[in-house]
Amino acid sequence: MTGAAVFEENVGVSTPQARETFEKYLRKRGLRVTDQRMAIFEAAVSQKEHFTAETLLDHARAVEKSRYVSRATVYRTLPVMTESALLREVDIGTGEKFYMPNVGANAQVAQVVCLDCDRIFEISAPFMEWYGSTVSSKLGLTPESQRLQVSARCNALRDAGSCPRRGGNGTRKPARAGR
Amino acid sequence: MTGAAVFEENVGVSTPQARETFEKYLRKRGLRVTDQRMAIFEAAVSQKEHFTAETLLDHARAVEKSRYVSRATVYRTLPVMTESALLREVDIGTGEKFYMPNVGANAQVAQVVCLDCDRIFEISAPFMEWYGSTVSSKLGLTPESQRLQVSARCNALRDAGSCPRRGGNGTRKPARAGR
DNA sequence: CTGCCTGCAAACTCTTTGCACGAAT
DNA sequence: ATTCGTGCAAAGAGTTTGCAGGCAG
Repeated sequence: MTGAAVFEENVGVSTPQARETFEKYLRKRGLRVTDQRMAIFEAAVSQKEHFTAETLLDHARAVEKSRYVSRATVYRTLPVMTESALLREVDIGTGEKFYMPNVGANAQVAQVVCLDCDRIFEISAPFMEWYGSTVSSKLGLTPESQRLQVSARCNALRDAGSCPRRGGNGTRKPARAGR
Repeated sequence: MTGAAVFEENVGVSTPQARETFEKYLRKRGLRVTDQRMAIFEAAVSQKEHFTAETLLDHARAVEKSRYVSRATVYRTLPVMTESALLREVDIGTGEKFYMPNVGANAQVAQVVCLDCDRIFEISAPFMEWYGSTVSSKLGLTPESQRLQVSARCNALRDAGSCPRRGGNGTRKPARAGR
């Protein structure tokens, strides 16, 4: 049931004409096109894996020719990008929220979180939508969204003592940069 | 597929012989049987709906003939009760964790969260376990747990302007009691 | 020129923790 | 008598927000 295809490498969309799309969206919503917002946008859509607000801040500050970006602005811009469906919010219950560029139609995805390497894998799970409507209607509710997450342990780590996925992402950042 | 039975009223186990069970568990783990732990235990298992640490604190303090219970002790006792499988932790991504007495074999449950009345409904979802193992094995992982949550809106509120479920639980508490 | 945006820092929420006293075994 | 548990208060972590000045339109 339900082809569970694993998206190992989720290629982040670069910034050829994507920039224009975001500019257009901002204007349509009556929001101003600022240097900071564009830098945060560029940093966000170029991510290949899940990222946090803190990581995004670092990358936004690394965007060339951009003005200084503050943490507050990142936090204020993230909702704009998720509302525009550019990003997807992924809450794995660790205190900090993760985000992921929304590539195409992978809206219905489940996450498999490796508790050993902190990695987040995404799996298409189209049946989630069906399930959501089914159970919601029984309660007189209209589904808005659904999330399915599996927490798991690494077999290789248990057997061989080391995790094959070299600390790609997920490796928790040590501290906070600018306070 | 998968009998999706809704547990409308989850009757909280009272405290006839349940107390002894917890006392026994504490001793087995080399933990001391204190007045506070027992009060928190009683407060927890008598809950009929999902509750937070803060709510539990209030109820524990209301337990007759018990010594004063501090917030810290509640936070220190919650893990003990979840490890003993007396409680189940439910994270709906709102910042605060919810807990639920574990009644019988309802380990594999999904949650439907009403975004209007903040209520949490539980639905049995046995297929979750199967799903977890299936996708985990494809990644070389061993599943530990899985969560499935549906966020939804109240039809009655949309149509009639009011939610039929009178603010049972979920109605967010105004402030914090003891500081 | 007007008002939205930004940066700064403080505030906030939930949870965890160090320490000294007090109680269970 | 030990040692673990408790209460207090402070510390944390992540995120939000009030305010004054700055930039987009």
